[in-house]
Amino acid sequence: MIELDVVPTACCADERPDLIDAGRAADLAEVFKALADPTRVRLLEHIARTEDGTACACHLPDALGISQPTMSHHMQKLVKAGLVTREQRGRWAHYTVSPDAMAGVRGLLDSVTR
Amino acid sequence: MIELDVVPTACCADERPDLIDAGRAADLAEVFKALADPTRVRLLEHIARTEDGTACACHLPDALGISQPTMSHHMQKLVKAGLVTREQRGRWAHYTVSPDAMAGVRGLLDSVTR
DNA sequence: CTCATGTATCGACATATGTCAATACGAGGC
DNA sequence: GCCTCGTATTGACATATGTCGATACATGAG
Repeated sequence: MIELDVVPTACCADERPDLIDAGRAADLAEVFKALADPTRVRLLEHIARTEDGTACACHLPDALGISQPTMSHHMQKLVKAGLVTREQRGRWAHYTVSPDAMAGVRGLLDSVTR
Repeated sequence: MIELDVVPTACCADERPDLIDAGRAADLAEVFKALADPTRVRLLEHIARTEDGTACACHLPDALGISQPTMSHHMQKLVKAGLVTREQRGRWAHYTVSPDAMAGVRGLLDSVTR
């Protein structure tokens, strides 16, 4: 294959795919933002690894070495991003992974690693 | 399948997968943090969509409606996270997607959507 | 050499985020 | 009813982040 020399007086901008929709990018960014913290990454993967994708939170502050209000703050972030759903069972809160939430992430991943 | 009733005086904590390694979570969080902004999501996908996964940046500030220093700031973040690499060609900077950088993201994605 | 172009850096500003102590609230046992 | 347990919320604090104007720097043309 012949590789053309770069024309020194112009950038290689012949190929310019359109930028993706700002709204869709904002949605994706919300999901990424929800996982832009090591504690929340560990929380999501912990829940995902259970047999049925559901876990309660009561033991997690100690396991993670964080305070209970911080724990609550992080879980709220994951719920708000749609990554998990919350169910109150008696006095305990149970969280379940929402598999669909990362569909957009998979789309981006496929683009990047095609 | 018989579904056992939840014991009202205890949480469903019989199954407790180990939390993933804090170091690995921190690495993943860095990648997610790099994409926790709509502008950077658009930038990465734009570059990924080119024929050879390479694009220059000169036209992007206008296309994105942001200033040139902001553009430079965002590209630096993507480079620092290892998502793209930068090559100077004359006066132009060209960016190339690093497909391997999102391997950890794919691992998490597979966990969440199994 | 000067000048133009493209990009990086600095500094300032406003906003966002992670943390925890204190406290409020709801469920459940007695 | 009171008390305990588990969780949510508030407020304060420190740090992180996105923005742009001004400026510095490198490349390239003349």
